[in-house]
Amino acid sequence: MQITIRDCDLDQIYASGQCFRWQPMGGGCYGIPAFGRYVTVSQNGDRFEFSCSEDEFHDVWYKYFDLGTDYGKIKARAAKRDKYLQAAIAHGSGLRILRQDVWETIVTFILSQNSNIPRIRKNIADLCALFDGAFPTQEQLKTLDESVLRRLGVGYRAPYLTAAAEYFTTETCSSLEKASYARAHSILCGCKGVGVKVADCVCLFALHHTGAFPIDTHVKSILEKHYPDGFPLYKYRTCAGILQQYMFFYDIMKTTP
DNA sequence: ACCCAGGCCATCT
DNA sequence: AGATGGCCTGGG
Repeated sequence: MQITIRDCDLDQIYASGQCFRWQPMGGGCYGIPAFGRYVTVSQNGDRFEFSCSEDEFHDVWYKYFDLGTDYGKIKARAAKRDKYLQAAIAHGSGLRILRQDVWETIVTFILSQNSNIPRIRKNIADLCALFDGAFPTQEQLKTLDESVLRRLGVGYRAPYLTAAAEYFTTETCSSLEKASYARAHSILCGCKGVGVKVADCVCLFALHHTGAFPIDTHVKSILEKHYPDGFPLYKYRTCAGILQQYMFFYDIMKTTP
């Protein structure tokens, strides 16, 4: 089915370090697995073609791509005199914050620590390859011995994955989805291997708490350089995480073009 | 060779 | 509370 979507650029979302399982198929086309489904999406300007029925589009992908949110309005909330933020938004004008599966996002961002985007993609792909290409459930991950995980090249993160598989039962994941941002963040940090930053990434990229503002090495240096008096979070209580994504994407584009 | 990459934990003061 | 070192691994 075809549809028009504004403020959406698949290439930018793919490169923005929030999802790591999209398969680039060339020509702005991607194979996208999520929630046990798989769809291919092609883009031509603001026209998109989804390889699925209208029903599946509305049941799964509309929410996944956060199509109920007007990103034009969010961009307009950024201070006009904030030249850095304006430049970052102009650069990543097609970014959106996906609503991804909580469990997958937890595993993904545990693996992301002290790593880089290509390596995270490889780690996830190798992990899924053990399960016929599907993302392992908590129960499946639990069965993997630490030595097997280490053979995937995840290093010291291996025991963190096992801890997460024990801690994040389906019940815990479902309570995360109902919890407030503060409560969800606190539950997440209760798991060994999940710290403040990873918890914020899960809150933002899965639970869609758009006020969550993950501070990694890139954002930290951005803040030091462009916001010596601190980023005005008080102005952006409900959209700071989205603005963070524009800034992060602007920054990694400059270092890895 | 060396350092760093979207950190976190344990172990100190 | 805050600071520091160690940790797996791959790439520049």
